[in-house]
Amino acid sequence: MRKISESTIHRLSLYYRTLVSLQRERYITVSSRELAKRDKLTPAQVRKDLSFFGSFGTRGLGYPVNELKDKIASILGLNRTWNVALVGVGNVGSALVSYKEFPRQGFVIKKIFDNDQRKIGKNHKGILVSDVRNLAKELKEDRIEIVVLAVPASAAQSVVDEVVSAGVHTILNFAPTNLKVPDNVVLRTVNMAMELEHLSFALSNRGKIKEL
Amino acid sequence: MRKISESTIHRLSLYYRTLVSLQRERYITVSSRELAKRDKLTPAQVRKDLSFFGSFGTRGLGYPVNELKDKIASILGLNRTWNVALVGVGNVGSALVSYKEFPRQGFVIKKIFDNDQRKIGKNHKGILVSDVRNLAKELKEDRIEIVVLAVPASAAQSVVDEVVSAGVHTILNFAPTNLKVPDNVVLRTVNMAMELEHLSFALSNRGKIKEL
DNA sequence: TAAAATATGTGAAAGTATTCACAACGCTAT
DNA sequence: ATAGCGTTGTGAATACTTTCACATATTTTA
Ligand SMILES: NC(=O)c1ccc[n+]([C@@H]2O[C@H](COP(=O)([O-])OP(=O)(O)OC[C@H]3O[C@@H](n4cnc5c(N)ncnc54)[C@H](O)[C@@H]3O)[C@@H](O)[C@H]2O)c1
Ligand SMILES: NC(=O)c1ccc[n+]([C@@H]2O[C@H](COP(=O)([O-])OP(=O)(O)OC[C@H]3O[C@@H](n4cnc5c(N)ncnc54)[C@H](O)[C@@H]3O)[C@@H](O)[C@H]2O)c1
Repeated sequence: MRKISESTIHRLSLYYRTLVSLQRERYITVSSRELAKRDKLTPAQVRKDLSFFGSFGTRGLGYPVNELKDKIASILGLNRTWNVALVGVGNVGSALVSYKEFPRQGFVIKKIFDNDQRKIGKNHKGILVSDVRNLAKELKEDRIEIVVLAVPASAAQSVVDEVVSAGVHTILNFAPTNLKVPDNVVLRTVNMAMELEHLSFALSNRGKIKEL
Repeated sequence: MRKISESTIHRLSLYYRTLVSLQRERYITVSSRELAKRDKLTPAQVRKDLSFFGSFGTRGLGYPVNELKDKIASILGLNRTWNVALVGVGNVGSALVSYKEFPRQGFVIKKIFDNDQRKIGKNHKGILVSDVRNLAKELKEDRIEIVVLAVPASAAQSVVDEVVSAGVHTILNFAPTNLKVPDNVVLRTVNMAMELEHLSFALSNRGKIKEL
């Protein structure tokens, strides 16, 4: 397979959601034109993205909604479940644990960890909070594949090191800090302050720039 | 000013954070080489990004840390405060309201709204929860500039319409849904499921692709 | 004061991503 | 059957982004 760009992966996620909607609306087939319209893209972009993975459409007709949805699910790895662990059961962590869409998409939170004695051992939305000191051991035992990090920035690097040493190399991080990981580890950081900064940039530069 | 790309804005946010660290570490000046190293970029990229906004460095020496930080703050609109309102005080909304980094960066949550009678009128982390039926009126009264949306996907479009009609055209959305807004509205959507999908794509395609 | 070292700022080159444009194909109607 | 329409799949063209490479400026060393 040739290299797929970040943007293409991002758009596949968009297509996936749109196809779920189309399915609910009882569409049987959909054209690149309609897909593009719903996701504010161009039809050529949609076709090009899909063409990287094969040819799923029928000329004159479009793409079969169910099939294409399944195909994209399989490309994105959504045709199975993933064992997820969460570290840090604070404001963000609690929200994530109770979010029902994740398991529905195949991301099942199997274990949650904290270092606060008051939280450890307590039930949190049906999951027992484990002591973070047992992190590496339990990540291995439960065959965890993805770790979500919702600890304070100051604790993030040491937790990441532990996670990596336990052999988990796929991490979603909510702490607003630059983490060092080996090359074979896939780390994504969600930084909400940076999202707001995009907005304040846009507000500050209204009119000064051509377009955002 | 010429058009600035999304990626450049994103990197300015990175530089800003790195400069804050450098300031704490008592750096007086910093080279594009050091900035690049800390943010995993190339020195040329750093210099090019900054060059869009002026020339802030000294040849042979580098960039003055304090000055460059202030300059980037001003470019990103972080040299002032912004009036923010939050709609939807559930799991995500509560986390955001209690997050102390936002006000520290100038994003001050002035009003919070919900449609749940049990929440309206109650104090939530020092802010009274308003009835969403008064949304437009109160957004105007409080000169709200940015709205953060943390309502269920099903309610998001109608809230957005109301927000836009109240004249607020800068929105950060956490609902996983495609929202329609007029061209002059800047809308960013944070979709955590899509972040996880990037990870599952990476996991599913290990070895098949050259690089992620 | 001059030479050496360092590091910026920026056109030009290289590399990516997006859009164009059209041949190829399959459906529909007659 | 066949004409006509609609839509894909894809090379080629265009647009955008990143990296290169070097002239230029400043500091440091001697
Ligand atoms: N609250 C928000 O809205 C928000 C927004 C953006 C980013 N963030 C970031 O997300 C992260 C979590 O934020 P939060 O508001 O949930 O913080 P929080 O303080 O509510 O929760 C952090 C949790 O991590 C636990 N913890 C601390 N050190 C730990 C360790 N070494 N191992 C395991 N657990 C540990 C704490 O006991 C606590 O339960 C932070 O990095 C924060 O900067 C939060
Ligand atoms: N919880 C998570 O971890 C998580 C993760 C990703 C995305 N999201 C998304 O973020 C959004 C909020 O999630 P949540 O978990 O906080 O949900 P939630 O149900 O806990 O909170 C939603 C809040 O919005 C209020 N609300 C509903 N309709 C409203 C309306 N018309 N006007 C004003 N308020 C209204 C509800 O009363 C409730 O307080 C959802 O769209 C969800 O899909 C949540």
